[in-house]
Amino acid sequence: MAGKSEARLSNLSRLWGDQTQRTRGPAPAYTCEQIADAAIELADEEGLESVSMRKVAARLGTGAMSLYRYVESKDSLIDLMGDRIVGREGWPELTGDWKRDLGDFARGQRRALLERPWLSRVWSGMPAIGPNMLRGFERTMSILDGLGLGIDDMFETIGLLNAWIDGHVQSELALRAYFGDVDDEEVQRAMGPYVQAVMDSGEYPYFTQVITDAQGPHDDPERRFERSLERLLAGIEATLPGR
Amino acid sequence: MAGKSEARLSNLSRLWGDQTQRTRGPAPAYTCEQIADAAIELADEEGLESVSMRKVAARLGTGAMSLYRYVESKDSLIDLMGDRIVGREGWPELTGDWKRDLGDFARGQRRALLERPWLSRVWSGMPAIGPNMLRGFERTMSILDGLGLGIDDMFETIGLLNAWIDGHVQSELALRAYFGDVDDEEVQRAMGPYVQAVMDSGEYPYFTQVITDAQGPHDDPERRFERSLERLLAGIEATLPGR
DNA sequence: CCTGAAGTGAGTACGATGTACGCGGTAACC
DNA sequence: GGTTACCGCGTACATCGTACTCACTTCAGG
Repeated sequence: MAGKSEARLSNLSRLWGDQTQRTRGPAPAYTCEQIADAAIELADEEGLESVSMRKVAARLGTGAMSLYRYVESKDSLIDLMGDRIVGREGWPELTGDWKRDLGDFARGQRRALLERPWLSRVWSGMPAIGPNMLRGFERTMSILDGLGLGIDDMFETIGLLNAWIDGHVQSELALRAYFGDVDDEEVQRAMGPYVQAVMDSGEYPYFTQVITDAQGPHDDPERRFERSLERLLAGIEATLPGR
Repeated sequence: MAGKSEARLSNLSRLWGDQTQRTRGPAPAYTCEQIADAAIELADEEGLESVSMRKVAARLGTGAMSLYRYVESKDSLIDLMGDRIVGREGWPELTGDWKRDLGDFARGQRRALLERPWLSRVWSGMPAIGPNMLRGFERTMSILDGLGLGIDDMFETIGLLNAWIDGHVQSELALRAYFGDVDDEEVQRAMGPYVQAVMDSGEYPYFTQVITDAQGPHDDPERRFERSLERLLAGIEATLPGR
């Protein structure tokens, strides 16, 4: 674990640009952003597990080892992907209404995570915080500023929000996989019997109820998300210092 | 991605025991639990990333391919590890006081996650729900039963709680790594300059504040956790149907 | 303009990985 | 006792991350 942490920290120098201006030698043929984008494309098309240095390099028309001029390691590239995505999409103007702004933030995060099922695994447990993520962090913190919360209360609150979003999207994707009307009916067909057996055993009444409920003509995921979000925001509001 | 899902579902047959009683041939030399335990030991000692089929097998005194009589794939083994840990530790008797029981559950989860930093990566995004996890799910749902919540409200609530616990522990571990007085001072020494540079740039006031605050003589993590937990439980209580 | 240093892209090679395949041995059934 | 199903495990292969190396390109200093 010490080794992994050590590997992780060396990524920082690349993430933060390492602004020693070049003097000699040929100009770099690529940029970190291009490489990250290629990796992102690959992950979008074939999944995160098939993002390899060779394939990313091939997509750029070069060899695997060339990437190491830009990226410390594969883990570093993964971190770069995570930070790149944060940087690519613009943030809407803040309105000043914290509940609305926080809600918009949550909606944006959910959308991003739903768009790329591999993203949450990249974002989660990312000790190497990139510049884009930090900017996003600052922005989110600013939403909570002026509500009378202490700095660590603010930190914990957005931690809570982020954790919830991630967990919610995760379960959203899982439910999709189980009984999704999405284009994954092969999964459903193969998984169904097991779920059915578990339900038939009668030992798991709550699980059974959840599944049968989810199967029914339920309100759409958007509405579920909005409902939970509202509850969460209400909880935050209720525990505000001003009572 | 379809490939990964397909791989995931085949794990279920192993997770659920596949109770076709054996008839012919030699008795199996190992059990799934033994294998999972060996893998868990390995992960505890050397980290999750160095859990390989060969090393796990070596720990059992056998060859890598022998494991495949018990486990569908490496991913399946990882799932097995996750479910095994849930099954290994006993749950305390429920008191009937939902806030207390839910709090105890949260404390237990936190302890388990802190004990094994690799665990949250295993638990997160685990669509293949094992029997032990399902039993735990049922138990947690039963805590919330009788409060007037609908089944999906209950589901969402424990989803929220789980997501928060995971996120909280994650940030707890991250803060430890940055400025922990734990035995990771090499990480601190190498990471410090970057954090310092970010802080000195003056562009990230909130981040700076969080770090300087965390560095100070703060109250211990236990207390932080308890405080947030209390807040979360209060939020749940506040949105109960009975008002 | 020349020379050397700095920095580039990329090829080769190595160890480690997950696992498909197949073999020989073992235990229960007919 | 023969058949059959199942066991443990060795071999082999594709693929992975990346250490090392080298030729080539550019620019600073003479």
